[in-house]
Amino acid sequence: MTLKIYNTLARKKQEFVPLNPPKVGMYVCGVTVYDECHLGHARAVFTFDVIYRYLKHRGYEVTYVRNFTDVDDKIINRANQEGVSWKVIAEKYIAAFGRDMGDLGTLVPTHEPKATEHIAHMQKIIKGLVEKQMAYPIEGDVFYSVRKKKDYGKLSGKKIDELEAGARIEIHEAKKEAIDFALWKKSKPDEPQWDSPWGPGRPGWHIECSAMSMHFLGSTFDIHGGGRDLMFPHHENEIAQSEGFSEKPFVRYWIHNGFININAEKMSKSLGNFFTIHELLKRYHPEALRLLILAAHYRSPLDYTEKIMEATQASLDRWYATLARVSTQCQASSKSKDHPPKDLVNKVESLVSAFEEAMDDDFNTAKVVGLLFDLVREWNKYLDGTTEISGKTCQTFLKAAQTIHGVLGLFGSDPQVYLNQVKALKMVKVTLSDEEIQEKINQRNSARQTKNWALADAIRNELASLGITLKDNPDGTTGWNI
RNA sequence: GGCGCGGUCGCCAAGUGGUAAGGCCAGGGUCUGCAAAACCCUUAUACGUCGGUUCAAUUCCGACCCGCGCCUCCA
Repeated sequence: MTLKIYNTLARKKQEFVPLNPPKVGMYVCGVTVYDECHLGHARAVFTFDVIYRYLKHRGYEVTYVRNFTDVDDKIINRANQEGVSWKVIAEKYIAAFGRDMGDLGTLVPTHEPKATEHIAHMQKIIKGLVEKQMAYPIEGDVFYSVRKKKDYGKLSGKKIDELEAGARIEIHEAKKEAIDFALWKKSKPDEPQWDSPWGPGRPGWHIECSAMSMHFLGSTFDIHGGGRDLMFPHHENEIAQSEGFSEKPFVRYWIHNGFININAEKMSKSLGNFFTIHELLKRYHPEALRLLILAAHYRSPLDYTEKIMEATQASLDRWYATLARVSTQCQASSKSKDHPPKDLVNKVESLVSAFEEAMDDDFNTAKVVGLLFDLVREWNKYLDGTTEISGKTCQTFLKAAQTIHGVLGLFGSDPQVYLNQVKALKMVKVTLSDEEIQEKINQRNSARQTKNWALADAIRNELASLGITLKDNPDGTTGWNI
């Protein structure tokens, strides 16, 4: 069994062969910390979180680096708007990012460097490029000379001449060529700045990732990831800088995740059509958000609508309802002689290998989701006809769910905890307290005992209008949910 | 204009050269005082259009239509 990864550089799936197995180096472009993170960021984060976990599951020793861009025009603009230092903005949103990641339950990368911690290294690379005449300083700025990199465009499939022909690139009077990009930018007096051989300034956008990735992972490393939109110019320029400097291949496998669309339009900060992670988590369970993203292939575009999100939440609720059933009945019956259907046993026993097979095919998490829900139906059918189940089969199943949970971060939470958390999220909208609801239920049950159905139904309707649904249990008790 | 991606049941979404996973919704049923919830079953012509290759195409090739992305900050 071999892991295949779609490599943007090759435009096809390729067998994954790390440079120095079992070690794997992976760098993922993080966020620019000038605002709250939105669902689009969550997709990237979840995608690479799962890739990281799966590589570890496969036995690789992964060094995972995800940076913070903490010096940038947008941060400076935001700081000016709010009348505070750029550092305040950066720190504020680094904290917000950490909070969101904690809520989302993603693993913490091996390293989370900040761009501003690597200025010296960036300068070293720029200096090297200038010495090789692959870059040139002009009036305090330093530009990369794109034409000096013979294979420029190999990642995005762009050709230099066509780029020049495109009228959308703003001509900077100091640049020799329109396509050249800034490695170092002269700073205005009130902007963040560091001393440099070219005068006080700050780094260009792309150089930081070259510096940080090579610092932690070496001149050549295995995986570099990010959103599709970063492919050009960001990643293309990273390649140019890094390879121009080191004269070695920069990255072996490039992985790019697809976008989240809102009404078939890209979700982005510039369009203003975004949902922040923080807001979304007030309404949906973090695991439902994760399922939304992992139920589609990471390279496909993914449409977000309220309807789809509700459907996702509903399906996850169903999974946990079944998982609760299985684990409860499993504990009650380890001595059971009852035999589950062969079909179910086979599917349970081959679950982990089916999971690995799907994941080996370019991290096909969507297929895994299908696998699991297929099992939900099988289990329920079986459980409907028996109270005592085979301890062996359910234990194998529960164990497999844990294994999968370890990689996807899905399907292996404590069902009761999950169900309670979802209930708590919905409770926010309910105005009655638990005690008040219970009092209503007691009143209704009194009415039911005297077969006063009209009154009983009236109370039930009253609660229903508040979003509370009742469930009369066979043993005479009444439960409620929202 | 250049480069690239995609069009699969009402909605979402895998997948394959030989008659298409899964989820949501809907309909039917079990249960119930009636419900709700839960569960089960079902959707025997869902694979953009038109050609081509093939014994066989949704799956390969070509053209076309439609949608989207990148080419400028962006996950």
